[in-house]
Amino acid sequence: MPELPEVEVLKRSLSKNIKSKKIIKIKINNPNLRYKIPKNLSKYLKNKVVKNILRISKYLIIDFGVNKKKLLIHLGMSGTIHLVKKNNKFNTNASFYSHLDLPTKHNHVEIFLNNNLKLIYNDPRRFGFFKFLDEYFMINNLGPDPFNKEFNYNYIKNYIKNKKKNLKILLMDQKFVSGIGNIYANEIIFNCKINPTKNISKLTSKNIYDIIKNTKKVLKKAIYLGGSSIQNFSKTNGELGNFQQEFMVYGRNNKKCLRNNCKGILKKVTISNRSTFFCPICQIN
DNA sequence: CCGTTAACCTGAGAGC
DNA sequence: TGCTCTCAGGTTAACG
Repeated sequence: MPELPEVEVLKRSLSKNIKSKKIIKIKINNPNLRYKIPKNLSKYLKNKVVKNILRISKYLIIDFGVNKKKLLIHLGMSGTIHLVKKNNKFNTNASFYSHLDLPTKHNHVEIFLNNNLKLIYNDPRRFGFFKFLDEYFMINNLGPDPFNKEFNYNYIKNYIKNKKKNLKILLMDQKFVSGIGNIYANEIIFNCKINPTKNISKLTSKNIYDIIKNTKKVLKKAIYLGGSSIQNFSKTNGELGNFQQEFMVYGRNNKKCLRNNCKGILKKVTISNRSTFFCPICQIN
């Protein structure tokens, strides 16, 4: 579900609302997420003060200060975090994830804070997880953040050397660049006017510069618009993300290409089991 | 090392 | 109404 922009929006909301707050109680309703929630988590979190919220790739990191283990949260495909006022159920602007009508059935973790706020982790598919950062070594296998200056021409040129895969797979490869998922890969590639099936061994210098430029552009805009909310709840509140209204290709197969003066009809193909949308007319670079 | 596939889960929507 | 089928914002172990 959440890709870099959604996690970033969430990070900013949490920073605003729970930084410097103390955790007073933890309720784990179902520990069976992708990995079992550590047994000592509740005990560990109790009375800890949230010092900082960080994002690495699609992961949220809760920092409790010097020499304290950090908590790592991944939202998988369907994880959401929302904040509610404990008593009157008033929605805070935690992010577009906040929603009063979300079924409570999948509220797997509830964290009570001393400012009368409750943080709820809801995840129907349970692909998300909670772990201590120092016990999750896969975090070390991630490529640079797309906004990091390390993500540059020479890095890409070198990374794709002797590799044979297509551009869509490359952009979603978290070892190459971390944080891009299926929606934003599709949108970025459309912006580059490159066919998603293009083999990376054939990328031109211009292609590479376009990839860098459009990756930042698309992700920045998505963050600015509060991420993408592709799930339609029965009632919406003002806190949904808005980038889904800006989709140029994602979910738009058989529809008209939105690029100026392009008469193409968007196509959908499957790449590595993920839906891939593109315009066969204008994505030809 | 590389690239591909299956598996982990629940729910929504389509088609019958 | 209900059944079956497919698909969904992700990751990773296992395989050839």
